[in-house]
Amino acid sequence: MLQTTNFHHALEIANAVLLGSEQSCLQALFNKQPVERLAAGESLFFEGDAAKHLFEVVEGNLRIFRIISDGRRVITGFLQAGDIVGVSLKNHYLYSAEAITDTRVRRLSRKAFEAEVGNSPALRPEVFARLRDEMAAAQNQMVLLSCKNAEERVCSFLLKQLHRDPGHSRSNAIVELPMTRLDIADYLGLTIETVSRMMTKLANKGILVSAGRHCVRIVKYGMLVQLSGDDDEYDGDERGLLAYAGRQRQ
Amino acid sequence: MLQTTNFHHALEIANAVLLGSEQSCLQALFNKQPVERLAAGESLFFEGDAAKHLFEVVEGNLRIFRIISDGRRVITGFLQAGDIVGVSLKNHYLYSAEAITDTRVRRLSRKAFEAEVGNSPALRPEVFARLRDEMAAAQNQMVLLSCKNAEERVCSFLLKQLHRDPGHSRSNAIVELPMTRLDIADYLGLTIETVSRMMTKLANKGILVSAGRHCVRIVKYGMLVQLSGDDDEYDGDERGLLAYAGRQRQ
DNA sequence: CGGAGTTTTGACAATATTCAAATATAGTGG
DNA sequence: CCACTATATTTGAATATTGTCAAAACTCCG
Repeated sequence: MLQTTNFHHALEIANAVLLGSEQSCLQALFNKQPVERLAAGESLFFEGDAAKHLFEVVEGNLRIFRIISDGRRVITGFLQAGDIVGVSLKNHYLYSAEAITDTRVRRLSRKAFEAEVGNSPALRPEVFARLRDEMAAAQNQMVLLSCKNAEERVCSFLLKQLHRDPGHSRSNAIVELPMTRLDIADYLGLTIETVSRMMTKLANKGILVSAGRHCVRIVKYGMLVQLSGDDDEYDGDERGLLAYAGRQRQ
Repeated sequence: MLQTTNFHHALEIANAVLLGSEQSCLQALFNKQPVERLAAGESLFFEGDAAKHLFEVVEGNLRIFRIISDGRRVITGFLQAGDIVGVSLKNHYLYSAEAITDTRVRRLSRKAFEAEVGNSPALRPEVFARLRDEMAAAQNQMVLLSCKNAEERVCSFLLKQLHRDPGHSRSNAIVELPMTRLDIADYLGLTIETVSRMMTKLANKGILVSAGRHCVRIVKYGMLVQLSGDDDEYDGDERGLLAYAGRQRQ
């Protein structure tokens, strides 16, 4: 049996984003805020705008990205329900956020947020923990971009997406991919053609079965883990010497 | 004319590290701590160790890195005098730190640090600001690793090193490189051969003059900026709405 | 001066990109 | 419901960039 619980913890952390599947204190701050809607393709905010608000994603998916001088786009993360975005920002947003699917969010002013955190010391550890998780996620992405080849990147991505789904299990390994191949490519530092070829390759190896553009079924989970190059990845806190013991390869 | 001042600010922020050239409140916490010495090559702490301390670098240089499953090393940042490391960490260090040159550091227990920050609200904004800067630096590194080619990476690196030197100026553009070519390669996601070739190429173009293994003189600063691909980079706070009008990627 | 370790250079191979075309999918209006 | 269009994805062939392996040149220290 795989130590999926710990492994999972490391992977599920969204990049440049604060996650929380279970209702957290932080999320409670958003509860009374009205829900706003964004149609697919609409922007929540732009890189460089004054960062006046934080947002909680209630439903839907967003991409977080930067555009560099020559027009290339770098996606630094994806958001989904439960994620909070904006805690780590400077006075201006470091990136743009755009809805991938129809999305609902709640908005909290930065000022209100900072006041609440200032008042309630209980909130502070949570804020710090989320910042730390964000930082850990950024480090993982740097490792991916520094050393992994195309196949490893795509496998890592699929695992990350799988583990983000709270209802996932090894037997029911359906991965939803609301984003386009171009989004995936821009996230992994590859071209869409390379992403597509790797998906085909994984399908040919019998590791996954495609179920339409935005859905994939993982058939050989263990193989996927092996190919991701994160074999002996650990979660950064829970690990003692555990974790290696139970890890099997297929 | 390029907006080098702002550009500078974005670049000088060390990755995964807290910087501060002028004496800060945070740094004051370390003032009464005794100085410890590390010889070149010695480790300050290891990835996975219980993160019991924060450190201020008094003098010298360190590399911050992770080793991944197949033995490859990823350097996520370099430290120099004035940097503080440990604020953003979880309970266990996310990476190892190793002295590049002979180094002196001051140590502060995590517990003491957290107590001080808890007591003194004035310290908190500084801690947050440093975390935000760290995050911004991580984002910049992701952009570099996602989209930049070998030449752009090396140029970006040289500029970053140049701007880290408090005494730098455009006319006196001497860049110290205390780290080895392998360190640079592992930081930029390249091989030492590629780094070396790019340095040679830049020297042939008359952009820089090599002055021994660990020192380079920048002759054509503007060219270097152009080649870095960070042309219209901005500092993350000062910029207005420039740049995005016609951006749309297909 | 010698020698270990580092860096540079060269030749070749591997991997991912580019460009082009074919195919699949989703959305729209009849 | 179907055909049609626009868009997204896949596939193929050629190219480019970077990596690998091997050897030469250079530096730094003792």
